[in-house]
Amino acid sequence: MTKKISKSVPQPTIRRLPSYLQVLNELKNKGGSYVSSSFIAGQLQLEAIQVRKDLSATGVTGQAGVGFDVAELIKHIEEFLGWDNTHDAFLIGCGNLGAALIGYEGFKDSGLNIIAGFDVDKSKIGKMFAGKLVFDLEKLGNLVSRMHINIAVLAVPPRQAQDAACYAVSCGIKAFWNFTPVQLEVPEGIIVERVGLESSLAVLSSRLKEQLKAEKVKR
Amino acid sequence: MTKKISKSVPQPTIRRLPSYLQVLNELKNKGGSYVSSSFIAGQLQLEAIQVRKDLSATGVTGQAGVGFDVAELIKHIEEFLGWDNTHDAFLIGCGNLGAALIGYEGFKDSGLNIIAGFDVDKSKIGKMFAGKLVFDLEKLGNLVSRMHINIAVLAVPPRQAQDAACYAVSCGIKAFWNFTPVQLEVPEGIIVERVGLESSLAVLSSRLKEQLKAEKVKR
DNA sequence: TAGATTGTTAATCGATTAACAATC
DNA sequence: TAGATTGTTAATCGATTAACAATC
Repeated sequence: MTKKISKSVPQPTIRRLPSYLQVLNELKNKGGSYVSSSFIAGQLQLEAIQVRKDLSATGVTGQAGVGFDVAELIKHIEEFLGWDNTHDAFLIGCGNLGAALIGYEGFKDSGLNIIAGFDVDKSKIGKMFAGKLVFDLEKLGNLVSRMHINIAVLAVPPRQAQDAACYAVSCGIKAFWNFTPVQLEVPEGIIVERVGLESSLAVLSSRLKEQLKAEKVKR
Repeated sequence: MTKKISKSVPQPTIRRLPSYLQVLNELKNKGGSYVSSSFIAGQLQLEAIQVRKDLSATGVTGQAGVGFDVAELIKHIEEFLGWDNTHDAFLIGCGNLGAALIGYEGFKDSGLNIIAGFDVDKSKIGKMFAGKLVFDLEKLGNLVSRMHINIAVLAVPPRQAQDAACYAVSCGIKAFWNFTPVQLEVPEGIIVERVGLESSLAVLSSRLKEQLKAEKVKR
């Protein structure tokens, strides 16, 4: 019988962890050494109890009456997320969005390091984007196995997304960070995390619509 | 006594609506005229009952035994989200990410049209990005009032995010689509929707970590 | 009519919030 | 000790899922 080590941590909790890290790092830079859950909560407009629940879900403990050790907490959360050791990744698709992603330094803090780009467009192959070389997509398999890369950042045009994903899987890619709007179909065991820009935009739009309606009523 | 017109639609529902639109549009292009909730669900790996609940939350009704009229459903959802009439927006910050956003055609389907960029970098001002002109940030107030723009897409470096937001509010901006990692502080009534790339990456990381651990155990 | 599918009402599940004893 | 803060257990809230009558 396998012991289930822990009820898996709720996704909402996982999604909040990076924002905690952000607050903690800022605090650390300012020289703070202890934080309370209520401080973190205040910074992020959350409730202290939620912060405590989230933190405890990852398995850290604080000190009653004192709070959490900032440095230790950062280390713990990063470990929990797997952000403590950097994952190298390949970028597939070096168009507008791809260029932005490959040049974005911020991912380093999240343990993601895009080390090269791939494209089918001959005019891009061999060029450098933000100091990173663009290879012919045909070389993907070769480089995946040689460099032991698991993660692909997918930023191709929607039409090509599914084909590119299939091909990448055949090359040995294990996880996709999918920036296309396409729902990828992948074999069991392959991880896909889609960045839903439209979801976010939908929330914005509907809130704005409500707001504008409310203002109209007032007048 | 004010009649509360409707319990506000749950955010998870709003976030799923764009994916329904995607399926519907694809279907429409193929000439389909009716869909069932179970078809949509199948395409997106959801449950039919959830699709029905979501749709009914927006106020559409289908036909028992038949399904939903595709064209009508598209129109309805777009209306619900406010995607039926395009919102013009300004981009603030024309770096890597900004350049990608200003050039991304896909937002048009979501009712967002970025019509110009703004930056403080003199070397960018006056240049065109994807056919759109970059203005000096100082001109923002002038152009916001002249063109009646409500929305700013914020893609400046983190350090400058809060200042830029304050300035934009003073210029008349009502809603921010915030691509920076910063928690913006804004006056009451100003809308901020943050795109949490790190949240998404956190989910990917933790899933990958689990997966790799599971594989290790098996071997 | 028979089969398919909606939409409502109720049941379940999971996440958030509250209360409070334990502890530094 | 007094004040602050954690972490657990229980209560509440909201979203998802199930069941099924209504209807095309």
